Amino acid sequence: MEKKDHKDCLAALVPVRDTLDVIGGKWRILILISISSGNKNFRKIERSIPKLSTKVLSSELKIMEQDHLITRTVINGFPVRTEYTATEYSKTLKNVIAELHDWGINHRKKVFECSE
Amino acid sequence: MEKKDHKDCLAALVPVRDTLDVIGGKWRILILISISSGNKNFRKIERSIPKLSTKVLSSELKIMEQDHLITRTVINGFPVRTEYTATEYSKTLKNVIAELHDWGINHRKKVFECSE
DNA sequence: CGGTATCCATAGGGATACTG
DNA sequence: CAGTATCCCTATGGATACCG
Repeated sequence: MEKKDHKDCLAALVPVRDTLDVIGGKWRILILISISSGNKNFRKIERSIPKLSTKVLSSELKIMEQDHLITRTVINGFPVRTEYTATEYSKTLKNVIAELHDWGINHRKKVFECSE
Repeated sequence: MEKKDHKDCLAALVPVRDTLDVIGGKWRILILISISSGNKNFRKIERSIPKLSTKVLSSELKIMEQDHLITRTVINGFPVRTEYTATEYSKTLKNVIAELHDWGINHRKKVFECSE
């Protein structure tokens, strides 16, 4: 947040935007938490998150797989099952999520305290 | 990222979503950085950020003011000037932005290295 | 179960023009 | 300069139905 010239600003911004592109969507963190909590299959994840439609879940899962946040495994059998798991890589988001979480807590306090 | 039951998950998620609602938009961090860098008036901010339209800037600035991230000051004179400044409060986002930034850097590396 | 396909409504964003 | 207002268009998301 120090003074910087414009080029530095843009340079500083790109990685932040990259991260937000990965986790900033409306559903991604919710889905990640759901999966990390043990919901491994499509319907369970869907049901665990209010207002989340199959279409959106489907597309978000694909993106998250591309981003190496989750793994999709098809298990042959009767019936065929599909399992989603959080990758080790997704755990590198721990600090990020912790900061987002803490700031959110404080912000909520702030908003309630001073409504000026 | 540990195992949690569903209620805990949702509870953990709310503050994260709160934070993302504040800074997760497409433009807000860009605008905040621009202002923090010394761009104080509307046109300067607008010009400093490629692809940002007046309409969007206008609405984002209002929201950011409500969220106490920036301050808007009208300075009477000829012509009337308006000054936007980053609040002290916005500086509490320092750690959040640092984490987002660092993760973004690493993620970009990861994406380049293993394109599997 | 694990999705895809389709239809449709709505919001958000670009371009432009205009006000004070 | 500092925005608002308008028009218009596209992308996103909900609802529903359907396939393997």
